[in-house]
Amino acid sequence: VRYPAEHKQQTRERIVAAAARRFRSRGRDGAAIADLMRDLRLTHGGFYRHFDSKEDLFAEAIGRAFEQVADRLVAAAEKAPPGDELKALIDTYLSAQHCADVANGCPVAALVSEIARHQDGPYSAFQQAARRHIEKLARFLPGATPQERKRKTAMLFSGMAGTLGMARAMTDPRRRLRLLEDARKFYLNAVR
Amino acid sequence: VRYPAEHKQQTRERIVAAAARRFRSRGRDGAAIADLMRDLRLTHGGFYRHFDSKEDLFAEAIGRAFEQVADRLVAAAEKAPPGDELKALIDTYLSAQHCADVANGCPVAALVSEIARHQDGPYSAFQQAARRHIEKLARFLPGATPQERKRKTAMLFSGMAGTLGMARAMTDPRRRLRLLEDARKFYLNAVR
DNA sequence: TGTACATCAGTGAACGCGCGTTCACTGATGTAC
DNA sequence: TGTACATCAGTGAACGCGCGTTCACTGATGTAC
Repeated sequence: VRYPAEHKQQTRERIVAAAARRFRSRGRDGAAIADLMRDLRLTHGGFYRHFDSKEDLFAEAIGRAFEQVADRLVAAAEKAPPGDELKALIDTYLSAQHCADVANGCPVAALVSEIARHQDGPYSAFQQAARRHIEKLARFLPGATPQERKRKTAMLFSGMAGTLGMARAMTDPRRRLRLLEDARKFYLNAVR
Repeated sequence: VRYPAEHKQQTRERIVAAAARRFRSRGRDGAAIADLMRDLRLTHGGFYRHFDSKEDLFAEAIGRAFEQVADRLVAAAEKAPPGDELKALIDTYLSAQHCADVANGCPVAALVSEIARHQDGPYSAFQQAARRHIEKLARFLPGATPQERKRKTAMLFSGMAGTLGMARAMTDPRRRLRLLEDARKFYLNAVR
């Protein structure tokens, strides 16, 4: 079968997008290549026409996840009334929706422990993606210099990721929601 | 072979202690029962005389990990000069040593994502362990009521766990140390 | 006191399954001539 | 213009490995008589 010119690129995109979701919801080990490909109506054998290994896909999928989340956060901040951008950022990140939707949520909250563990690989990919992510969001934070804003952003988002992860681990929904609510106040207060 | 009366209990303890370390450093899936038992000079078959499943051991190991960490943190706070307990708590948690020693460190930082994922199991175990953990540490936090102190403790420790996890995912050691340093200031400031 | 038997922590082979990766193959289209 | 051939995304069987779990067995000690 011969496919149209742009076809391969499109398939690759679809794989990355599906992987970005699947890895977040099931974890690096929990997400199987064959299942992923089946979702896209493809077979697992073809996977290796696009990626050298699962490892490579994982790295790329994390990058994609960061971008998606950053876009959503920036959009939320930009449509907030002037002066409330930071609050919008925090409220969106720590919303019940974000907490419930792991598959489309922050890759840090969903995958940090696994990334930290395999860090001795080609994982400066993660560090770079995280850095770009922070650069996109830093403009909504207070601070005299860009440097200061970025460092504050790193504090805010790594902290919120921890609390979000913790909320997700709670069995009791009320505990979960209270944790999120407390966190929205705590971080807004702490950061400005 | 017939073993002395307390023998079984002791073996069980050894398994839990080893598992608590192994799960934290390699993750739930990365830690194999056979390897764990081999470390204790035992064979994998005997494991099931002590636990019904890997799942059960995982739950118990997390509890153990929480206890160890809480003990260490409480000890650090108690030997601090009066008035500096909270600072000691934060500095210990966000120390370079804690960051480097995943195997003996905070189970939240090491395992949250995996726990959140398997939460639909017997995992109120995690919630309970986390709660006890917070109760042990709450007395070092400011706040008018125990309730308020506990909620603040949950904010502090879930946030710090996120930042610690993030630091561990950094490839560049300087970035890692700066993140920890920033965090020590940030949380001390935010929480008192 | 001596003997037969029960107990049960630990052994190690075996089972079964999931999964990453490989590989020979397919077949529609583009290209060379 | 027509024909032979190359290309290469995708197919699906197969390989190899790791690992959780099971199971028949061991053998020193405690217990029943």
